[in-house]
Amino acid sequence: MMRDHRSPELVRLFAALADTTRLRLLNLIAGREVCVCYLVEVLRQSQPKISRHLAYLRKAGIVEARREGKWMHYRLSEPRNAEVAAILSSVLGALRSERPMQADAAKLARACCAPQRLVLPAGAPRPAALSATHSPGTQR
Amino acid sequence: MMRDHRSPELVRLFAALADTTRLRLLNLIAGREVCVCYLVEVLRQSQPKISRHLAYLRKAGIVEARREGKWMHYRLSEPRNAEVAAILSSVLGALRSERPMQADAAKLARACCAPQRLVLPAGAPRPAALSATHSPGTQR
DNA sequence: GCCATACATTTGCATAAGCGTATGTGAGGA
DNA sequence: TCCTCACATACGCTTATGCAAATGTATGGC
Repeated sequence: MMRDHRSPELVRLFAALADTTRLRLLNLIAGREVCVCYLVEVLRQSQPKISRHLAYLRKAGIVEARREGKWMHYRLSEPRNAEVAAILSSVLGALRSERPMQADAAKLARACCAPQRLVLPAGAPRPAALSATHSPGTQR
Repeated sequence: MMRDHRSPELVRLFAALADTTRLRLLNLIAGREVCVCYLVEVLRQSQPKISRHLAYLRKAGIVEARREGKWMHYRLSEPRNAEVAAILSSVLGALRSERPMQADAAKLARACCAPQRLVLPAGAPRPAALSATHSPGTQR
């Protein structure tokens, strides 16, 4: 993969999207800024696994991270051009239309309202809605 | 990849898109019905390589094939739902915006108008525009 | 029936991706 | 300064992917 020099950006993008864990992460991050500990808890996957997939998405330029003390917050990054923005918009729309993805989002919402019901670190910063960069409604 | 049971369709779709050769093939096939021999000649890749990538796209449900005598014609298949259609539409739009993809399309157009300038089998059926399923103009 | 043509598929190998486990790093508290 | 916490990365392994080369299959001409 990626031995050719044509379309390296799109190939990287689609390779980053070709994984269930990363799609679930994207669905959870879309429109919000989420702390890693929430992602680990909602997806019920090991922390290194989540961290590696987040690093993959970061290297593909799809998400960005921000450190705040001990916690790392992830959010969608600004697409480099209109074409990529259109693709990501339609992808996020497709994710939102899937039942399992809706279940993930609902679980994150519940964790947001009642964090004591999840196994989360004490004082973990809650996900916060983000200004409407990729918010729902752009596509579909 | 694809060990989980969530979003298997989208994961398959993006895996199929995460390859330069397949993106180039999609760009050439979009809106037309193209004979394999043209694809081999325009991309200047070995015939088995092209065939394998076409099979990959076919198994992912992105393209369909039709036999006509000795020749196989490939075209985009009807997307299974609106979400996938939106994704493919934005992807084809992104491909059209890339210089190398435009060069490929131009080469196919030239082959179409003057097939004798390419190394093509005698009597190879020319690419034919297709009814406007994925024709230009849906996205962008 | 026999051969040539146009594609498809199989085989063998090198490379890359994903996973769990273990370890490293940066920030805050005592 | 040392420890803990939240997260990142390195390591070893298994599996998947892409390639070239060889072989198989369906169609048409003679």
